[in-house]
Amino acid sequence: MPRTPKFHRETALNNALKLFWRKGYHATSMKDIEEEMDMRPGSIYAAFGNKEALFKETLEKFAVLATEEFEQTLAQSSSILQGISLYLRNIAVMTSNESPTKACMLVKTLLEFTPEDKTFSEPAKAYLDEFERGFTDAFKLAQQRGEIGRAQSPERLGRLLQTNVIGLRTMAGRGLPQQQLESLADDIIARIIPAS
Amino acid sequence: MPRTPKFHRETALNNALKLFWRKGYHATSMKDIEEEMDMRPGSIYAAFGNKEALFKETLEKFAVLATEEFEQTLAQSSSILQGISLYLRNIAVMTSNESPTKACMLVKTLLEFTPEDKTFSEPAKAYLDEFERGFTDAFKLAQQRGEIGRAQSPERLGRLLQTNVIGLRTMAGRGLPQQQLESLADDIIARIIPAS
DNA sequence: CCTTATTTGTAATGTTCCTTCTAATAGTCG
DNA sequence: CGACTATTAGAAGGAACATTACAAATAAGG
Repeated sequence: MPRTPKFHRETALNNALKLFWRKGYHATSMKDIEEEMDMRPGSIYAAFGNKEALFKETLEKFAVLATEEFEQTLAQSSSILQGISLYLRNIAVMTSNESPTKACMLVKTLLEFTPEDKTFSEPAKAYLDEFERGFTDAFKLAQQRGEIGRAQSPERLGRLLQTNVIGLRTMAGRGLPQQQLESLADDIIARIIPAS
Repeated sequence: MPRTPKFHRETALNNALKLFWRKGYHATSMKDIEEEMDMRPGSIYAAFGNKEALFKETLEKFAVLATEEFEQTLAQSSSILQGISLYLRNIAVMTSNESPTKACMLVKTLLEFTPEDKTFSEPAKAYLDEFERGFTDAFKLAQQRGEIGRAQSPERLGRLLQTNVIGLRTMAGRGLPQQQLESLADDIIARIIPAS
Protein backbone atom coordinates (compact mmCIF):
# COMPACT_ATOMS: atom_id res chain seq x y z
CA MET A 1 0.00 0.00 0.00
CA PRO A 2 1.85 3.02 1.22
CA ARG A 3 5.37 4.15 0.93
CA THR A 4 7.61 3.02 3.78
CA PRO A 5 9.76 5.48 5.70
CA LYS A 6 13.38 5.23 4.69
CA PHE A 7 14.88 6.47 7.96
CA HIS A 8 15.73 4.33 10.96
CA ARG A 9 13.69 5.51 13.90
CA GLU A 10 16.06 4.37 16.60
CA THR A 11 19.11 5.84 14.88
CA ALA A 12 17.31 9.14 14.52
CA LEU A 13 16.36 9.06 18.17
CA ASN A 14 19.94 8.35 19.16
CA ASN A 15 21.10 11.34 17.17
CA ALA A 16 18.53 13.54 18.85
CA LEU A 17 19.63 12.20 22.23
CA LYS A 18 23.23 13.05 21.46
CA LEU A 19 22.23 16.62 20.62
CA PHE A 20 19.85 17.20 23.52
CA TRP A 21 22.27 15.65 25.98
CA ARG A 22 25.05 17.94 24.87
CA LYS A 23 23.22 21.22 24.35
CA GLY A 24 20.12 20.90 26.49
CA TYR A 25 16.55 21.61 25.47
CA HIS A 26 16.50 25.37 24.94
CA ALA A 27 19.79 25.66 23.08
CA THR A 28 18.84 22.92 20.63
CA SER A 29 16.76 24.20 17.73
CA MET A 30 14.60 22.10 15.47
CA LYS A 31 16.96 23.13 12.68
CA ASP A 32 19.85 21.54 14.59
CA ILE A 33 17.77 18.41 14.98
CA GLU A 34 16.84 18.29 11.30
CA GLU A 35 20.50 18.46 10.43
CA GLU A 36 21.66 15.89 12.99
CA MET A 37 18.86 13.48 12.10
CA ASP A 38 19.10 14.19 8.38
CA MET A 39 15.33 14.46 8.31
CA ARG A 40 12.96 17.19 7.21
CA PRO A 41 10.30 18.81 9.44
CA GLY A 42 7.40 16.82 8.04
CA SER A 43 9.04 13.48 8.79
CA ILE A 44 10.15 14.50 12.25
CA TYR A 45 6.75 15.77 13.32
CA ALA A 46 5.07 12.70 11.85
CA ALA A 47 7.41 10.36 13.67
CA PHE A 48 7.84 12.07 17.03
CA GLY A 49 5.05 14.62 17.46
CA ASN A 50 6.84 17.80 18.42
CA LYS A 51 9.95 19.07 20.15
CA GLU A 52 8.58 18.40 23.64
CA ALA A 53 7.55 14.84 22.86
CA LEU A 54 10.87 14.17 21.15
CA PHE A 55 12.79 15.47 24.14
CA LYS A 56 10.76 13.36 26.53
CA GLU A 57 11.50 10.31 24.43
CA THR A 58 15.23 10.99 24.43
CA LEU A 59 15.10 11.55 28.18
CA GLU A 60 13.56 8.14 28.68
CA LYS A 61 16.10 6.59 26.37
CA PHE A 62 18.90 8.17 28.38
CA ALA A 63 17.46 6.79 31.59
CA VAL A 64 17.27 3.30 30.12
CA LEU A 65 20.82 3.44 28.77
CA ALA A 66 22.18 4.79 32.05
CA THR A 67 20.45 2.07 34.03
CA GLU A 68 21.75 -0.61 31.69
CA GLU A 69 25.26 0.75 32.01
CA PHE A 70 25.15 0.45 35.79
CA GLU A 71 23.66 -3.02 35.75
CA GLN A 72 26.16 -4.27 33.23
CA THR A 73 29.01 -2.95 35.32
CA LEU A 74 27.61 -4.79 38.33
CA ALA A 75 27.13 -7.98 36.32
CA GLN A 76 30.74 -8.12 35.17
CA SER A 77 32.09 -7.72 38.69
CA SER A 78 32.74 -10.41 41.23
CA SER A 79 31.06 -8.52 44.07
CA ILE A 80 28.57 -5.68 44.43
CA LEU A 81 31.03 -3.39 46.13
CA GLN A 82 33.67 -4.01 43.51
CA GLY A 83 31.07 -3.30 40.85
CA ILE A 84 30.20 0.04 42.41
CA SER A 85 33.88 0.91 42.61
CA LEU A 86 34.32 0.05 38.96
CA TYR A 87 31.28 2.13 38.07
CA LEU A 88 32.72 5.18 39.80
CA ARG A 89 36.13 4.66 38.26
CA ASN A 90 34.61 4.34 34.80
CA ILE A 91 32.97 7.74 35.13
CA ALA A 92 36.39 9.26 35.70
CA VAL A 93 38.12 7.27 32.97
CA MET A 94 35.48 7.52 30.24
CA THR A 95 37.56 9.73 28.04
CA SER A 96 37.18 9.72 24.27
CA ASN A 97 33.96 7.92 24.93
CA GLU A 98 30.98 8.05 22.59
CA SER A 99 29.15 10.11 25.23
CA PRO A 100 28.62 13.66 24.05
CA THR A 101 29.27 14.94 27.56
CA LYS A 102 30.04 13.39 30.90
CA ALA A 103 27.42 15.23 32.91
CA CYS A 104 24.18 13.35 33.49
CA MET A 105 21.35 14.38 31.16
CA LEU A 106 18.79 13.93 33.94
CA VAL A 107 20.66 16.39 36.15
CA LYS A 108 21.14 18.79 33.28
CA THR A 109 17.41 18.68 32.59
CA LEU A 110 16.51 19.09 36.24
CA LEU A 111 18.71 22.18 36.45
CA GLU A 112 17.57 23.65 33.14
CA PHE A 113 13.96 23.96 34.25
CA THR A 114 12.33 25.38 37.35
CA PRO A 115 10.40 22.91 39.51
CA GLU A 116 7.22 24.69 38.44
CA ASP A 117 7.90 23.64 34.86
CA LYS A 118 6.70 20.12 35.50
CA THR A 119 6.80 19.10 31.84
CA PHE A 120 10.38 17.88 32.06
CA SER A 121 11.46 18.27 35.66
CA GLU A 122 8.78 15.80 36.73
CA PRO A 123 10.03 12.93 34.54
CA ALA A 124 13.65 13.85 35.23
CA LYS A 125 12.99 13.60 38.96
CA ALA A 126 11.21 10.30 38.52
CA TYR A 127 14.09 8.79 36.57
CA LEU A 128 16.57 10.02 39.17
CA ASP A 129 14.48 8.39 41.88
CA GLU A 130 14.53 5.19 39.89
CA PHE A 131 18.27 5.43 39.57
CA GLU A 132 18.70 5.97 43.27
CA ARG A 133 16.55 2.93 43.90
CA GLY A 134 18.98 0.96 41.73
CA PHE A 135 21.85 2.04 43.97
CA THR A 136 19.86 1.27 47.10
CA ASP A 137 18.93 -2.17 45.82
CA ALA A 138 22.56 -2.89 45.07
CA PHE A 139 23.53 -2.03 48.64
CA LYS A 140 20.65 -4.16 49.96
CA LEU A 141 21.96 -7.09 47.99
CA ALA A 142 25.46 -6.40 49.25
CA GLN A 143 24.09 -6.48 52.77
CA GLN A 144 22.36 -9.81 52.18
CA ARG A 145 25.59 -11.22 50.89
CA GLY A 146 27.46 -9.97 53.91
CA GLU A 147 29.60 -7.46 51.99
CA ILE A 148 28.49 -4.67 54.32
CA GLY A 149 27.35 -4.75 57.93
CA ARG A 150 23.77 -4.81 59.15
CA ALA A 151 24.16 -1.45 60.84
CA GLN A 152 24.50 0.35 57.50
CA SER A 153 21.43 1.80 55.85
CA PRO A 154 21.19 0.85 52.15
CA GLU A 155 18.85 3.80 51.56
CA ARG A 156 21.31 6.30 52.94
CA LEU A 157 24.23 4.66 51.17
CA GLY A 158 22.28 4.74 47.92
CA ARG A 159 21.48 8.40 48.30
CA LEU A 160 25.06 9.20 49.21
CA LEU A 161 26.33 7.30 46.20
CA GLN A 162 23.98 9.15 43.89
CA THR A 163 25.08 12.47 45.35
CA ASN A 164 28.69 11.62 44.66
CA VAL A 165 27.96 10.28 41.19
CA ILE A 166 26.19 13.53 40.34
CA GLY A 167 29.09 15.53 41.75
CA LEU A 168 31.72 13.44 40.01
CA ARG A 169 29.93 13.62 36.66
CA THR A 170 29.64 17.37 37.00
CA MET A 171 33.32 17.68 37.85
CA ALA A 172 34.08 15.52 34.82
CA GLY A 173 32.04 17.82 32.63
CA ARG A 174 34.18 20.67 33.88
CA GLY A 175 37.28 19.63 32.03
CA LEU A 176 39.33 18.47 35.00
CA PRO A 177 42.56 16.62 34.11
CA GLN A 178 42.19 12.87 33.79
CA GLN A 179 44.52 12.10 36.65
CA GLN A 180 42.74 14.40 39.10
CA LEU A 181 39.43 12.84 38.15
CA GLU A 182 40.77 9.40 38.94
CA SER A 183 42.11 10.52 42.31
CA LEU A 184 38.72 12.03 43.02
CA ALA A 185 36.98 8.79 42.12
CA ASP A 186 39.38 6.92 44.42
CA ASP A 187 38.66 9.35 47.25
CA ILE A 188 34.93 8.82 46.80
CA ILE A 189 35.29 5.04 46.70
CA ALA A 190 37.41 5.03 49.83
CA ARG A 191 34.64 6.83 51.71
CA ILE A 192 31.57 5.05 50.41
CA ILE A 193 32.80 1.48 50.16
CA PRO A 194 33.39 0.42 53.79
CA ALA A 195 36.37 -1.87 53.31
CA SER A 196 38.37 -2.53 50.21
CA MET B 1 22.48 69.23 34.17
CA PRO B 2 20.95 65.94 33.18
CA ARG B 3 18.17 63.92 34.57
CA THR B 4 19.26 61.36 37.17
CA PRO B 5 18.26 57.75 36.89
CA LYS B 6 15.56 56.85 39.36
CA PHE B 7 16.33 53.14 39.66
CA HIS B 8 18.79 51.55 42.06
CA ARG B 9 21.43 49.73 40.06
CA GLU B 10 22.30 47.15 42.70
CA THR B 11 18.69 46.34 43.46
CA ALA B 12 18.02 45.88 39.77
CA LEU B 13 21.03 43.60 39.48
CA ASN B 14 19.86 41.55 42.44
CA ASN B 15 16.49 41.09 40.80
CA ALA B 16 18.13 39.98 37.58
CA LEU B 17 20.29 37.57 39.57
CA LYS B 18 17.24 36.07 41.21
CA LEU B 19 15.66 35.50 37.82
CA PHE B 20 18.73 34.11 36.04
CA TRP B 21 19.60 31.89 38.98
CA ARG B 22 16.14 30.37 38.98
CA LYS B 23 15.40 30.05 35.28
CA GLY B 24 18.81 30.02 33.64
CA TYR B 25 19.97 32.09 30.70
CA HIS B 26 17.94 30.73 27.80
CA ALA B 27 14.60 30.48 29.58
CA THR B 28 14.81 34.05 30.84
CA SER B 29 13.57 36.58 28.30
CA MET B 30 14.34 40.27 28.29
CA LYS B 31 10.64 40.79 28.85
CA ASP B 32 10.88 38.78 32.07
CA ILE B 33 13.82 40.92 33.11
CA GLU B 34 12.03 44.17 32.32
CA GLU B 35 9.18 43.05 34.53
CA GLU B 36 11.34 41.83 37.41
CA MET B 37 13.54 44.93 37.31
CA ASP B 38 10.63 47.26 36.67
CA MET B 39 12.73 48.93 34.00
CA ARG B 40 12.20 49.58 30.31
CA PRO B 41 14.51 48.33 27.49
CA GLY B 42 16.24 51.68 27.00
CA SER B 43 17.26 51.94 30.64
CA ILE B 44 18.39 48.34 30.86
CA TYR B 45 20.55 48.48 27.78
CA ALA B 46 22.00 51.82 28.86
CA ALA B 47 22.86 50.50 32.31
CA PHE B 48 24.03 46.96 31.56
CA GLY B 49 24.84 46.71 27.85
CA ASN B 50 22.93 43.65 26.71
CA LYS B 51 21.63 40.32 27.92
CA GLU B 52 25.04 38.65 27.80
CA ALA B 53 26.77 41.38 29.75
CA LEU B 54 23.97 41.47 32.29
CA PHE B 55 24.17 37.73 32.79
CA LYS B 56 27.93 37.86 33.23
CA GLU B 57 27.51 40.54 35.85
CA THR B 58 24.94 38.49 37.77
CA LEU B 59 27.23 35.47 37.54
CA GLU B 60 30.04 37.40 39.15
CA LYS B 61 27.71 38.71 41.81
CA PHE B 62 26.62 35.17 42.58
CA ALA B 63 30.22 34.04 42.93
CA VAL B 64 30.97 36.88 45.32
CA LEU B 65 27.90 36.18 47.44
CA ALA B 66 28.60 32.45 47.55
CA THR B 67 32.20 33.04 48.61
CA GLU B 68 31.12 35.45 51.32
CA GLU B 69 28.60 32.95 52.60
CA PHE B 70 31.28 30.29 53.01
CA GLU B 71 33.73 32.63 54.66
CA GLN B 72 31.16 33.97 57.07
CA THR B 73 30.22 30.46 58.07
CA LEU B 74 33.86 29.70 58.75
CA ALA B 75 34.32 32.92 60.71
CA GLN B 76 31.46 32.20 63.08
CA SER B 77 32.77 28.72 63.92
CA SER B 78 35.30 27.79 66.54
CA SER B 79 37.27 25.54 64.22
CA ILE B 80 37.70 25.07 60.47
CA LEU B 81 36.28 21.57 60.47
CA GLN B 82 33.28 22.62 62.48
CA GLY B 83 32.77 25.50 60.07
CA ILE B 84 32.78 23.15 57.09
CA SER B 85 30.30 20.89 58.85
CA LEU B 86 28.05 23.85 59.53
CA TYR B 87 28.33 24.95 55.91
CA LEU B 88 27.19 21.55 54.68
CA ARG B 89 24.39 21.37 57.20
CA ASN B 90 23.18 24.84 56.21
CA ILE B 91 22.80 23.74 52.60
CA ALA B 92 20.43 21.02 53.73
CA VAL B 93 18.52 23.22 56.15
CA MET B 94 18.21 26.39 54.05
CA THR B 95 14.50 26.02 53.55
CA SER B 96 12.25 29.00 53.03
CA ASN B 97 15.43 30.90 52.37
CA GLU B 98 15.63 33.97 50.16
CA SER B 99 17.51 31.88 47.60
CA PRO B 100 15.43 31.34 44.48
CA THR B 101 16.74 27.81 44.21
CA LYS B 102 19.19 25.66 46.12
CA ALA B 103 21.23 24.49 43.16
CA CYS B 104 24.41 26.44 42.51
CA MET B 105 24.13 29.00 39.71
CA LEU B 106 27.70 28.29 38.58
CA VAL B 107 26.90 24.61 38.12
CA LYS B 108 23.62 25.43 36.41
CA THR B 109 25.46 27.71 34.01
CA LEU B 110 28.20 25.19 33.38
CA LEU B 111 25.61 22.56 32.50
CA GLU B 112 23.45 24.88 30.40
CA PHE B 113 26.21 25.56 27.88
CA THR B 114 28.54 23.29 25.98
CA PRO B 115 32.26 23.71 26.74
CA GLU B 116 32.67 25.17 23.23
CA ASP B 117 30.39 28.04 24.23
CA LYS B 118 33.15 29.77 26.13
CA THR B 119 31.16 32.96 26.72
CA PHE B 120 29.71 31.73 29.98
CA SER B 121 31.24 28.33 30.66
CA GLU B 122 34.68 29.91 30.84
CA PRO B 123 33.82 32.35 33.66
CA ALA B 124 31.66 29.73 35.38
CA LYS B 125 34.62 27.34 35.40
CA ALA B 126 36.94 30.05 36.70
CA TYR B 127 34.60 30.89 39.58
CA LEU B 128 34.26 27.22 40.44
CA ASP B 129 38.03 26.88 40.50
CA GLU B 130 38.17 29.87 42.81
CA PHE B 131 35.60 28.29 45.05
CA GLU B 132 37.51 25.03 45.17
CA ARG B 133 40.62 26.97 46.11
CA GLY B 134 38.66 28.41 49.03
CA PHE B 135 37.88 24.89 50.24
CA THR B 136 41.48 23.81 49.75
CA ASP B 137 42.79 26.82 51.65
CA ALA B 138 40.45 26.04 54.51
CA PHE B 139 41.81 22.51 54.75
CA LYS B 140 45.38 23.83 54.57
CA LEU B 141 44.65 26.09 57.49
CA ALA B 142 43.05 23.20 59.34
CA GLN B 143 46.21 21.22 58.75
CA GLN B 144 48.41 24.02 60.09
CA ARG B 145 46.25 24.15 63.18
CA GLY B 146 46.54 20.42 63.65
CA GLU B 147 42.86 19.72 63.04
CA ILE B 148 43.75 17.17 60.38
CA GLY B 149 46.82 14.99 59.95
CA ARG B 150 49.81 15.74 57.74
CA ALA B 151 49.13 12.72 55.57
CA GLN B 152 45.91 14.24 54.20
CA SER B 153 46.02 16.23 50.99
CA PRO B 154 44.19 19.57 51.28
CA GLU B 155 43.85 19.71 47.49
CA ARG B 156 42.13 16.36 47.31
CA LEU B 157 39.96 17.13 50.32
CA GLY B 158 38.97 20.44 48.77
CA ARG B 159 38.02 18.80 45.51
CA LEU B 160 36.10 16.09 47.32
CA LEU B 161 34.25 18.68 49.36
CA GLN B 162 33.28 20.62 46.28
CA THR B 163 32.06 17.47 44.59
CA ASN B 164 29.83 16.72 47.55
CA VAL B 165 28.60 20.30 47.84
CA ILE B 166 27.62 20.23 44.17
CA GLY B 167 25.88 16.90 44.66
CA LEU B 168 24.13 17.99 47.84
CA ARG B 169 22.93 21.24 46.31
CA THR B 170 21.59 19.36 43.31
CA MET B 171 19.80 16.88 45.54
CA ALA B 172 18.35 19.83 47.45
CA GLY B 173 17.05 21.33 44.22
CA ARG B 174 15.30 18.06 43.57
CA GLY B 175 12.71 18.51 46.26
CA LEU B 176 13.95 15.86 48.66
CA PRO B 177 12.28 15.92 52.10
CA GLN B 178 14.03 18.09 54.67
CA GLN B 179 14.87 15.23 56.97
CA GLN B 180 16.47 13.14 54.25
CA LEU B 181 18.56 16.12 53.19
CA GLU B 182 19.85 16.51 56.72
CA SER B 183 20.74 12.83 56.99
CA LEU B 184 22.55 13.13 53.70
CA ALA B 185 24.50 16.15 54.93
CA ASP B 186 25.43 14.19 58.06
CA ASP B 187 26.60 11.25 55.97
CA ILE B 188 28.78 13.54 53.90
CA ILE B 189 30.23 15.24 56.96
CA ALA B 190 31.02 11.91 58.59
CA ARG B 191 33.07 10.91 55.55
CA ILE B 192 34.89 14.13 54.79
CA ILE B 193 35.63 15.42 58.25
CA PRO B 194 38.14 12.92 59.69
CA ALA B 195 37.11 12.99 63.34
CA SER B 196 34.24 14.77 65.00
C1' DC C 1 11.80 79.44 34.69
C1' DC C 2 13.78 78.12 30.72
C1' DT C 3 17.44 75.41 28.64
C1' DT C 4 19.70 71.11 28.26
C1' DA C 5 21.04 66.57 28.88
C1' DT C 6 19.42 62.18 30.04
C1' DT C 7 16.12 58.84 31.10
C1' DT C 8 11.93 56.76 29.94
C1' DG C 9 8.08 54.24 27.49
C1' DT C 10 6.53 52.54 23.30
C1' DA C 11 6.84 51.26 18.71
C1' DA C 12 9.50 49.24 15.24
C1' DT C 13 13.19 46.14 13.49
C1' DG C 14 15.09 42.05 11.87
C1' DT C 15 16.04 37.56 13.22
C1' DT C 16 15.05 33.08 14.92
C1' DC C 17 11.93 29.98 16.71
C1' DC C 18 8.44 25.93 16.31
C1' DT C 19 5.09 24.29 13.54
C1' DT C 20 2.02 23.64 9.47
C1' DC C 21 1.13 23.35 4.70
C1' DT C 22 1.74 21.67 -0.08
C1' DA C 23 3.34 19.80 -4.10
C1' DA C 24 6.44 16.40 -5.71
C1' DT C 25 8.29 11.85 -4.77
C1' DA C 26 8.55 7.00 -4.40
C1' DG C 27 7.31 2.61 -2.42
C1' DT C 28 3.66 -1.24 -2.46
C1' DC C 29 -0.13 -3.96 -3.82
C1' DG C 30 -3.48 -5.47 -7.09
C1' DC D 1 2.66 -1.80 -14.72
C1' DG D 2 -0.44 1.56 -12.94
C1' DA D 3 -3.03 3.47 -9.06
C1' DC D 4 -3.04 4.45 -4.45
C1' DT D 5 -0.92 6.41 -0.33
C1' DA D 6 2.36 7.82 2.99
C1' DT D 7 6.74 10.16 3.02
C1' DT D 8 9.42 13.77 1.74
C1' DA D 9 11.55 18.51 0.83
C1' DG D 10 11.06 23.12 0.90
C1' DA D 11 8.49 27.07 1.54
C1' DA D 12 5.56 29.67 4.44
C1' DG D 13 3.09 31.00 8.79
C1' DG D 14 2.78 33.19 13.03
C1' DA D 15 4.71 34.02 17.43
C1' DA D 16 8.57 35.26 20.38
C1' DC D 17 13.00 36.83 20.67
C1' DA D 18 16.89 40.52 21.53
C1' DT D 19 17.83 44.90 20.24
C1' DT D 20 17.38 49.69 18.38
C1' DA D 21 14.99 54.09 17.31
C1' DC D 22 12.66 57.87 18.80
C1' DA D 23 9.49 61.01 20.83
C1' DA D 24 7.83 62.32 25.33
C1' DA D 25 8.91 63.12 30.08
C1' DT D 26 11.86 64.79 33.63
C1' DA D 27 15.32 66.56 36.64
C1' DA D 28 19.26 69.73 37.37
C1' DG D 29 21.88 74.15 36.32
C1' DG D 30 22.10 78.91 35.11
